[in-house]
Parts: sequence; C-alpha cells; structure tokens
Amino acid sequence: MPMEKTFNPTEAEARISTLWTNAKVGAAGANAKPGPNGEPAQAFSIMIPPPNVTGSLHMGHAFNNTLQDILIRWHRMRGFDTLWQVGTDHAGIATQMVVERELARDKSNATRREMGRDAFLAKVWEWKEQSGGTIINQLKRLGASCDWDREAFTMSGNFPDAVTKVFVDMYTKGLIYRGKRLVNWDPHFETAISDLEVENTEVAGHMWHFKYILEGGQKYEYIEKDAEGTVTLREMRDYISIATTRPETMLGDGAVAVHPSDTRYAPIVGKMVHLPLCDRLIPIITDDYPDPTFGSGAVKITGAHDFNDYAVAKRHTLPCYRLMDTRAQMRADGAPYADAVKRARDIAAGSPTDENEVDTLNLVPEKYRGLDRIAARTQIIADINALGLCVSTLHTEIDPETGSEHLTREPYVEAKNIMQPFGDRSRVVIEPMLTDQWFVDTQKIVGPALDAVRTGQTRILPQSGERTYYHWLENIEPWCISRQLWWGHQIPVWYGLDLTTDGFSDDEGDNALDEVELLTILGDGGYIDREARPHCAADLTTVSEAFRDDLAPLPHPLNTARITEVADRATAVAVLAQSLATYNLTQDSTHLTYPIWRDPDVLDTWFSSGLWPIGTLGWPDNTPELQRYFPTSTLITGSDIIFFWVARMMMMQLAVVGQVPFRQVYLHGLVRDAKGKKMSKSLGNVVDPLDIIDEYGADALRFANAAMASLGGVLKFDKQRIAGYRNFGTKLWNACRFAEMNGVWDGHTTSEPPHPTATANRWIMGEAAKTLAEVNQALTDYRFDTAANALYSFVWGKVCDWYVEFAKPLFDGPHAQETRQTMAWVLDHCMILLHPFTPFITEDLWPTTGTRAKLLVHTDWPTISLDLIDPEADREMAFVTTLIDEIRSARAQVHVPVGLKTDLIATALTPEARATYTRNAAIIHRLARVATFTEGPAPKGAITLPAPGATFALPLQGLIDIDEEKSRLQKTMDKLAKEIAGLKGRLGNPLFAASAPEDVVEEATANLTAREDEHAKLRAALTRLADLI
RNA sequence: GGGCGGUUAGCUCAGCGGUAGAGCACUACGUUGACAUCGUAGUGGCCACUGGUUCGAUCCCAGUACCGCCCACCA
Repeated sequence: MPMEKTFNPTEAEARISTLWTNAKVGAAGANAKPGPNGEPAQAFSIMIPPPNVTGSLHMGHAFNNTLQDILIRWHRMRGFDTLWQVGTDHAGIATQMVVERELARDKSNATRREMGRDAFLAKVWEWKEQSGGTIINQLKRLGASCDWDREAFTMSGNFPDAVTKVFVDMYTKGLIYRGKRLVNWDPHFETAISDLEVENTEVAGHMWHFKYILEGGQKYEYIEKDAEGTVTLREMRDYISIATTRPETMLGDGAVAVHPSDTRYAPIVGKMVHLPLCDRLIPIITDDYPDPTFGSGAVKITGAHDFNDYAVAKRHTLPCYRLMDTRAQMRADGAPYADAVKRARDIAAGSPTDENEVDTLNLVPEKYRGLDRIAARTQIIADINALGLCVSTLHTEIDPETGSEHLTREPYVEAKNIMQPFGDRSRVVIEPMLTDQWFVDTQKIVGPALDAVRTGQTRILPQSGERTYYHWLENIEPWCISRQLWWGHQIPVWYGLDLTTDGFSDDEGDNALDEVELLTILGDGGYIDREARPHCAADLTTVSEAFRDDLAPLPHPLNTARITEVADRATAVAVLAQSLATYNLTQDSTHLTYPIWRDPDVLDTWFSSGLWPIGTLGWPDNTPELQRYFPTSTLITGSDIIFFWVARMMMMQLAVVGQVPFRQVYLHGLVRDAKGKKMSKSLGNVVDPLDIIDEYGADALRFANAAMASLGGVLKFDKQRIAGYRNFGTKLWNACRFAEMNGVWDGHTTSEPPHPTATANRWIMGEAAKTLAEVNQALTDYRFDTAANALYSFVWGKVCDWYVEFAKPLFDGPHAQETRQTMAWVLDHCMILLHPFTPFITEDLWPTTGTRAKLLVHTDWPTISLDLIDPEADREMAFVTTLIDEIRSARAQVHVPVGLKTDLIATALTPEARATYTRNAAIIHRLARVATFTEGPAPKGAITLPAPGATFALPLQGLIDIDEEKSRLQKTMDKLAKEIAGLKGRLGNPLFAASAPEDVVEEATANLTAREDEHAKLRAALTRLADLI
C-alpha cells in the first residue's frame, strides 16, 4: 500500500501510543545492553518532577517532559539501563481545596469540618481514584516513555513510611524541632505556610500616623535638624508620633522603638507612653531596626503580627500578644478585656509569665472582638481620631447657606504602595501569626547541600542557577514544615499529659480535676501538669513503649497504666480525669488509662516531595532499583522551584542517605505566550498543549520545545513555530515517500553502511556522520536547541534540498543501486536520530520503510564513525552546489524563465575541475537547467560565473538585460572589494602578522587570493559586457 | 535595597575575539519525476549607547540607558 501524502498524527499517535504501552517500551532497563565483557549497562535515571495529582498538563509540563523524554529515549537507544520514574504528588493544599470545592457544589453535602477528618480523607481518596490520574494519561499523549508500571504517589505504597522514617530520624538527630514562632498564616485554609508559598505583591495601601501620649503629662522638646545640623523645627510635645499601615495591630503593641542615634527622642527613651484605646502603658525603647530617616523614626512594636517587630520583641523580651484567630478575625476568646489587660499590666510590671500564658491573653477590647481585621481597622482609626490622637489635617468648610466657616479634623492618610503578602494558592492576604509549629533546622543540614554543588558532585545548568542556589542556601531560614491540614502525612509525634509535676491543668489554665482528689489517688509526689515530653516514632507501639518508660518511675499504679491513643488533647484530659476518678472509686488498677494523642498537623507537601528520589525507589528498603538508579542522573525542572524542591531534595537526600539525589540539574524558564506574557486564566492567553497536539501533532510540539530550549532564555510560545515543525515532519515523511516510489525500500532491512562510489552518496553519508556527532555533542551539553537545529538543517537542508534532488538523475544511471542503498541508509538515520525528538512519526515510518527487527524506540543509536566524512566528496559537492546556486541566482536575476533550459560554457577549466564537472554533469544539468555543456570562449552577451579552478559562462544573448547584468556584477564586485580591502588592511598591518596565530594569517591570505581571483574574473566579464554596447 | 540575566534582521532567537546566522514574516517567480504543510531567487543588521584592553571587539573589561526575573523590604 503506497504511503499517504502526509502523516496523520491523530490516527498514528493513538495507535503507536498503545503499541508502546503494550510493549512496555519504557520499562526500567528496557533495551539495556551489557558491556563487551558482560558488565551491566550503565544506568541513566530521571525522576519526573511529580505533577500535582490535581493537575492537568500545561505548556510547562509539555516542555519539561519533552526534554526528559529526549534524554531518556536517547540513552535507551544507546543501550543505557534507563529509568524514567513517573508519579504524582499529593499536593496537600491544592487537593484539599479541590475536594472541598467539589463537596460544596452540592449544598446537601457536609462540609469538611462537619464530616470530620477520617470521613473527609475517605472523600479525598475517592476523588483521587476517580480523577487523580488525568495528567498521567496526558503525558502519554505527549509521547513520554516513562516506566508506567512504576507510577508512584506520595501518599501510597512505601512513600508514607519513608516520609515518617525521615521525620523520626531527623527528629531524633535534633534536626526537627517544635516551637512557638511567628509564621505565615493563611486565613483561608487556616494553616501555616512556608516563606516560599507567600507571594509579595505591591498594592495600594495607606499609612496612618498616631500620637502616643507620654505618661503623666510629661513634655519634652522635640528638635528636628536638617543635614547641615540647622534646626528646622523646635516644639514642646507630650507625645511620640508613630506611623503604621496596620492600625488594628496597635492593640498588641509591646513598645515603641526608636533608633539609638536618634537625638529627637533621646529625652524620652525609657519613658512610658499610653497606648490609645488600651488602658496600657508601653515603653519607648531603642533598637537598630527603626530607620530614623523614615516616617517619624518611631516604630510601634507588635511582636505577634509583624516579622520585624517579632525580632525586636525577642531582643527586648517584650510580650507578643496575639490579636487574631485562625481566620484572621479579631480574637473573641478568653477572659474579658478588663481581666486580660490587668494581667498584661502585671506582666509589664515584672510578674513572671511564659509564652503560653501570653498567648491565652486576649488584649482585644470587647468592642472589636470578632470583627474582621479590616473592619476593626476602620473602627480603631475612627476611635483614635475621636480621641484626637490621629495626626490629622484640618479642613476649612464653608457652609453654603450661612457662609460661616468651620474646621473639620480628618485623619491624615498617606497613600502608599505597600508590599502585601498573598497565599500562592488561596490568594488571600497572609497574616504573620504566632503559633506552635514544626521546623526543620535547615542551618544544620544546609552545609552538605552547598558543598555538593561547590565541589561539582551536582552541577546546575545554566550556571547562573548555581549562584542563585548558593545565595538562598547561604541565607536559609528555618523551614516551617507543619500544616494545619488533613490531607498529607500526619506528623508522627504523640503527646501525653505530665503526671510528674505540680498541678493538673490543660494549657488553657483550666483545672480539669480537683487537685485534692488527685493527691488522694496518687499519693505524695504524683501530680499532673500540662503536656509531658512528646514522643516521636514511626508507629504507635514504639510510641507507647516510650511513654511506658516515662511512666515507669511513677508510683504504682500509674506506672502500669494502660496506654491508649485518643483523638486529641481535650479527649485526653477527659479520659485521664475519668480514668483517675474511676480508679479512685473502684481501686482497680487495671482500669487506669493513660491517654496519648497524635499531633493533628500534616507535613508540608515539599517535605515529602523532597524525598521523591529515594522514596520512589523503595527506600528505606535497599531495593535493587535504589542500588541501580540512585543517585539519579539528571533532574529537569523549572527554575521557579529551585528553592521549593531542588534545594530541599539536595538537603534532604544528603541528610538522610548521605548522597546527592542527582548529578545534573537542568533548569528552564517558564513557558510564556508569544508576547512573553505569563500564561494565565485571567489574561485568557493560556494555550492547552492538548489542543496543540490535536492541531499539529505531538511531534511538532515536541520538536518546537526542543528547539526553544536554549539555556537561560525566556520561552515564548509561538504557534507559527509549531506549524513550521509540523511541516518539517511532513518533509521527512515525503522524502520517505519519494524513496518508496523509487524502490529504495524494496527488501530493505536495517543494514550495514553501504560503500557507494558516487560522490553525492559518499558526501551525504559524511553529512550524516557529522550530524550524528553534532547531535551527540549537543545532547551531552544539554543543548536541545542545537541538536534540534542540527537535525532540521540536515534533514531539510541537506537530505531533502540536495540529496533527494541528486538522487533523481542517479536513479537513471549506473549508480542506481548504490544510491537506493545509500538513500535507505540515510533516511534510516534520519528516523533514528529524530526519534527522541519526534517519536511518533519516526516510529510510524520505521516498519513502513523496511523489515525491522525491533521497534524504533529500541533500535540502537548509531555509532557511525567520522571516517565516513570524505573531504574529497565534500569539496566536490561544494563545487557542484555552489555552481548550481550561482547559475540559478544569475538566471533569476536576469529573469530567465524558469522553464527555459540554457547552455553552459566553460571558458576556463583546470583538468581537476573538468573531472569534477564531468562526474557530476547529470546533477548539474538537471538542477541548474543546463541544456548543453561545451568548452570554449564566451560569446558576447554572456553571464560570467567564477568557480574554483574554472570560469563558466551562460550565453544569454538576447535574453539578458545588459544593464541589469552589469549592476549584478558590480554589486558582487563591490562586496568582494570590501572584503578584499578588509583582508588587505589586516595582512598589511605588520602587527597582525606578528601577533595573530598562524592559521588565522594563512586563512586570511588564502581568502584574499580567492577573492582577488574572483574579482578579476568578474572585472573581465564586466569589460566584455562593455564591449557589447 | 540586594542578587541574576537580557538588549543581534520586521518578529522569535542562535553565535561570543578574526568584521554576522537560522526559523518565521515579507517580495518576485513557479504544478520541474516526494512534499504548495512545497520549490527557486531575493529584500532586510553602524550586533543598545559611551569609553577601555587588543594587531583586530557583536564577542573581553568599565560605565550609561532601557527591559526582564528572583529575593528582601520602610513601620
């Protein structure tokens, strides 16, 4: 059956995809070739950056996975033992969001909180089973040759165990700790998030100025000076002026800070000021943080709601009063304001406290409790203004009726752009929030990750990525890894209640059990107080043993209490109380229960994806895959996640198994639209790769991706370019079709290289060898663009433009058979070399064009030698193609009709040139449309064409326009003259000869001779032309 | 504010010490034994600017301008 005119991607891609899947072509180790002495094949492995399980394929994925597939296919064909590990990430926040949204579509559904943790998680799993695998199938449409049977998921298989083990190990080594810290809090998801999940965006904001009045009506002289020290303002003040963009946080202020060098406030440092609306006094302190040149130079310090303030508060041991709840509304919990503020005053006066107690104090006055922070802000500004404590402006208003003037006072509001933090998923404003969280002590594990790149154990491309990597790691902050979510790896830490110290109370300070009762039960020395030492272990049994050890020193019967896991702290308190009470009554020691509960938080998704390289290979078991494929070879990923993922994988793998996770990192930019804009739904410029595949085929998209992949560039997506590469596929297809029509494939099997004698055949084989070497080198250097361009110019520019044309006359001559063999060999190589880039069309052509032993995907990558390059053939073909080009060009410029064949006369010819011409006469005549060839003098009115060792003439008397030909000659001569002048100038400079390398001088000399020769020939032609008139 | 990059043909980008390349677009011609998703020929660039190093600079160095990206941030 003859080939169709074009490749049909839609039909072929589905068919071939199935073929590959069924044949498991991407299975780990498929097509691996042992070495000559039976040693195992070298391993080459890539971990796919796991897409979110909620995700669907976008342009970035398409780009990223194309590059991975090219490397994998290339290595697999070369006989490496390859693994491309595929899988998805559970994506804590994103997935929880998707499932919650799904649930909310039907109002009759229970919400997440209503249904509770277990039921909700069941829903998530249900969703995952139904809709979670979309992107995996989309990857298949792209032609990705992953090992599909090894598909991993961060919440399945051994992965959760691996995550737990790492947590436990790191906890045991002191690399993970828990603490009350200021963290980024997402009020929508009601969870902490890491610094990296916060996007700072500039928004229009406002700044207000408040006056905090000095205690006891004190006054001081406020003096402002300019840069020369001249006094510009001098007045008596009873206040200090502070500026803020967050007025509502003033309720929690712990101090006002000024710079120690700021002479304006020197008189009042250490004095107390009244905090408006709050019935509290706070001190004026000095710290390096305030910038004396900004605002008033005085900063209110709200430790619980600002990162800078928090640092100041820590330095000065100021209490950090939390003002908001998990939804970022003003707190409505705890004791009445009067009680709370009384206690706060005591603390300020020196009463001992701790951060847990401070956290219980709600310093939000009743009036603002429960308000959203923005509503509270408006109210607070109004209230402070009413007290006359806003720096304000006075407006003169004229009553239109009476004409009388009166003054109004309005708070002075400075319009100001401020950077506001937004959650990268929730898009709501992030609040700094003081909460208990888990942290990785990154300082302790960052060293090996830095060293590994510094010493080149892991290399990063482009190299600028290394500097970015160093910069971040050298300034790394603790990593907050706990999330107040449900979907994820729950932290393997359990808590119990402390029975060994004074008082039995929960951390709210409520006594849950009468102490007298307790003493009666437990006897002297047995007490219950707050939380006991938590225990971290992979499983409940181990944890129970740890608690049992803790209980052991306690008096009977507590030391034998039955350890039971309960849901949460509140339950534990109730259960323990109940248990003790029951024991008291029955005196039955076997019924004493010691309840423990698990930390409800889950781990940051990046904590688990940070373990992707070892986790997917079966760690902590020392599996054969782990031994073979780890450390992995190359990581290809977007430069946007260098911190999120790359740096963390480096730190984690080095901390856990002491090895780098990968040898090479290739970072690429974001795929943008044709104008360079970020693709986004709101802009409506999102291009769906599946639409592109439908329209142009996966191969076109892939080839375009490869061709765009220059190091460090911005990736602008252009549909026209895709169309161009679709055309490229058609070109290859039709070259094969041409071959088919000429019997090239008859009886063809993948063969040994032929040994042709015709120059064109020898030449094209050399070109193939050059291309192979270029592609190999380019892929070794991760220059996908160079490789793609080399293939494009070989297949289109050499094979199709020239070789196929050369073959046409050769098929009619004595070299017909060897030309068929050569063409088959050349086109085979086109298919093979293109296969990693355009796998579908080449796999489809492969069996059509010969009897093949294997699928193309498993066909050996050629190892042809550069010896195939035949310099003599190269020189000869250069002569031929240049001559053809010149004849065509000359004809076109003097408007010789395309259909008209013309005669060609050689006016001068060296024996060598004559031989060359004769050998290729058929080709030249056909492609340059030559009717007859003779040697002899040029007739009048001919066009002169110089060539190495020859001068040709096209007798076109009557056909050519003399003036046009003269201007053509003149133009070429001008160009030559310019070059000659340049070369002469250089060669004439004695310093050039002295300093330039020999080969450069030689080349320049040779060039000069050739140009001068050409110029002379053209001058002669011009003279002859002049004779004509 | 700190860091990293970019500025080359109308557009998108390669090149990076020996005086400039590709694809697309554009113009003219064209059913020549595969391909109009094509062919042939052509137009188009003081390689951002200013200095320096060099026999020689688009390429190296310094500065300037503009454009990106990342990080931090003035209450």
